[in-house]
Amino acid sequence: MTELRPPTKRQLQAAQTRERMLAAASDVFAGQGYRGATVGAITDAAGTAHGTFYLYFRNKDDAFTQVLEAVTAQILVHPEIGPDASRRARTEVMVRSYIGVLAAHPGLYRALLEGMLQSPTIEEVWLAMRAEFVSRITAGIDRVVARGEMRAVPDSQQAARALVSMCEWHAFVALGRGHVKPSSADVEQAIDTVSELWTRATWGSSEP
Amino acid sequence: MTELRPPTKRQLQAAQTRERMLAAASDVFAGQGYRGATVGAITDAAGTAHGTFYLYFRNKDDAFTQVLEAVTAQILVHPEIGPDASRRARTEVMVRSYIGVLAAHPGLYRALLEGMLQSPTIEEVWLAMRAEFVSRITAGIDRVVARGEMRAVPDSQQAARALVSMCEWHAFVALGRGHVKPSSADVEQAIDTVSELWTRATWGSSEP
Amino acid sequence: MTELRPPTKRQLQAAQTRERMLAAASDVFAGQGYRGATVGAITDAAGTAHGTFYLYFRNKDDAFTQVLEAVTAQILVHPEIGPDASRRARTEVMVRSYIGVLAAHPGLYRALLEGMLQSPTIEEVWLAMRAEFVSRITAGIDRVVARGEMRAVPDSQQAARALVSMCEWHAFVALGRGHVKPSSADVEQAIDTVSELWTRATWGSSEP
Amino acid sequence: MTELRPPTKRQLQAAQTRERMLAAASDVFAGQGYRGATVGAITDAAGTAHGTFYLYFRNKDDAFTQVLEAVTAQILVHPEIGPDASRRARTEVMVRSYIGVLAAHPGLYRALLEGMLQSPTIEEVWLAMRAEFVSRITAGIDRVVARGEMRAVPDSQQAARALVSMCEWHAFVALGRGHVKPSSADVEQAIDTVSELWTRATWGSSEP
DNA sequence: GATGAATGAGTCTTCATTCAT
DNA sequence: CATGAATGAAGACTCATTCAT
Repeated sequence: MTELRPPTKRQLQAAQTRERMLAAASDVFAGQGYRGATVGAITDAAGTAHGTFYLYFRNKDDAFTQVLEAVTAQILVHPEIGPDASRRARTEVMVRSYIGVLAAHPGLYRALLEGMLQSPTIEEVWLAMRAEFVSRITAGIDRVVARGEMRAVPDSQQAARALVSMCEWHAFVALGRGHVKPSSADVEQAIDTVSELWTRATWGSSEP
Repeated sequence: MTELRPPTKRQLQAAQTRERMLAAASDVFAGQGYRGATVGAITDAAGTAHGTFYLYFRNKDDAFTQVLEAVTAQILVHPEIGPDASRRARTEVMVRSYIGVLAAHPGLYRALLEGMLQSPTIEEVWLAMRAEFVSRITAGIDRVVARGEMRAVPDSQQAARALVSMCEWHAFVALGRGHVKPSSADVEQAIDTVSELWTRATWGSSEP
Repeated sequence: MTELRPPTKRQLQAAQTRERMLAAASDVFAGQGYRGATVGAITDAAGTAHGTFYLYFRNKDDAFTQVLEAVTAQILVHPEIGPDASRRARTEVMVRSYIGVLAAHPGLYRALLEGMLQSPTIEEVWLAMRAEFVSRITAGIDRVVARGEMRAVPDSQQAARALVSMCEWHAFVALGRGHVKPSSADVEQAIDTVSELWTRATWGSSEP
Repeated sequence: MTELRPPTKRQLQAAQTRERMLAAASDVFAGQGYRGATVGAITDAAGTAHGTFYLYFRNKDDAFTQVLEAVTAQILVHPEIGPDASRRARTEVMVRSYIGVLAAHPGLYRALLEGMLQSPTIEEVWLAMRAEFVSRITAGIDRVVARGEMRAVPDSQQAARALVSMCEWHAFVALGRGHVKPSSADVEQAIDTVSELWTRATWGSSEP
């Protein structure tokens, strides 16, 4: 099934078109929001004909999904944390990786929230992305509890969900709700606030 | 200048129409979402002519704002808390009053989130509602810190915002995101989870 | 049939209301144009209920007609002209009386043009008003021709119509087309231009 | 960059659609007036879907502007005049070219007047069209005055404007105000009347 | 004489999607 | 692979007029 022959000229061009279209879609979704992004605006930005859009995307939702997939890959890249770092430092690394990505793409994040409220498809995509993160946090909590470092919570998954909620919604609200590119000072403050509360909520204090 | 005479028959009828219209708007916004709610659907539900809508609302945003105002009055009703209740209990009362209202109007809550992402007007309404709540929490934190019961946070307002964010976003996500009326068990669990984390985050532990 | 009894209190109040309503209508038509003037705006300006409008006017056209009648009475007031005045002076008096009224009510004049293009009723009103003026000019031309002061024109009525057209349309176009209150310098210039051409067109020269 | 290839079948079809749409717009504007012309009526007349209208026009004003541009091109085609023609003859040629076009499109002319009172955009279009004509007349007057054939007027541009006003407004009023296609006798009479007065107003007499 | 609540027809404009070329 | 013309459903808002009170 795998194409072993070298890509033809047409295939190369097609790949290029796809890339242009995806980049254009990303820009337009980020700039205009989920609803505000029109197929016409995307093809204009990509420099293609209107109909070409449907060569690469099944529909608007599909395009947005593809855009999101490209971006969210970054969230899941867990940074290395030294095992002897303080509780607070470990938490902060994780929070930073999450909020950092959101802050880097404020328009897209807003569009994502808009899209998830607008379209069941996007809602599923969002839930799936989130589930990944939540399960990782849940596992983390379980581990910490097992080690006896943290007092047990009634339901570690619920706790993880609540903590993630704090992280994502506070980031959204406090960082301009997608209207502006947040200043790095604001980002730092958000990371600090969330990290501190998160640390206290799990260990009861910031120190080991 | 105040009209002391009893309302005339026509005034009564008009008041009735307004009520029907407001109820219809509430139902339609809750059922169809912010975007999905059309003026036509609302007047159909109210059993009036299309134009009658504009007799009572300036436009769609105004209608939604009025619907929200009727509901949000409830959030701000602070329940009485015994001063000798445990930290956890005091927190829970507050969280319950917030999540309880959201859970009672899942469709409207979802519509509110949708609306705030869709219309600057609604965004302002939402921010204003929230600001009220946030400032109350901020004052609470300041008080507790002053009393020496809680270790200081870098910025009590940011902390309050983050905690409120956890509350509202977790409630939304965990309680079905407006698709269904959450079961009371789910509501209890959400209240429990958030209260516990909130308590730990502020006092470091659930016990006084 | 004639009411001999003194007007009752109600009749007096009604007359007052009529006056307020008519003044309000005049203001609103002048300010908003024929289409832009809404019944609601007029009753608001008059300080009456919406329905009261229909107590005094059959409909919008009727209101506008009544407004116009009040104003146009002025145009037909022919000023006295000394019989020994120069041809140019005599012409100018007439032109001034016409353009002067138009310039005094720029908004209404614009509304009149708008209305005559919008509603057959108003068109008739306008034609009737104009006919009065045209017939007077026609008679004037005939008289002058009969006296041998002016070379005959093929059709004196057509000539009168054409001259009146110049007068009204130039006044409208040159004096801001109803957007602004024309400066008196502009009005003088318009009167001068039209008077001069009119004089030349009828006598061939400005001097007797 | 110019496409030298022959138009493809689709381009031909599109051109045809555009033509149908433009013709339909012209008909509907002429028949229903500026306000009365609805997008629906135009697309019905053109036999296309509603949305197709916006493929060829930005909006109603744009459509009307395009319709006007097609027609007004004709006004500006100056006919050849023998230099030895009489003053009256030379004037008549010019007047005929103006009134002739108006008389050929009575409905559109009426719609234009309506439109200019209704929409600032159309007012500008009309002013621009007129300015062209006025400046030509102004130049003509200046030339004649310079040659000593005509007694100077205070302001040649104002004079030109007044004469053009006579021409256009008399034509409109005398030729049925767009309600009917004027008979050629009426057109001739209007041309005759205006030409005669214009000639007398500029030269003082019809003969050189 | 006055009120003002109610009506409902009327219109422009946007945009995701299709499909013949 | 790419084009772009065409579709048509959907929706907010205005306003003259009526009529029960």
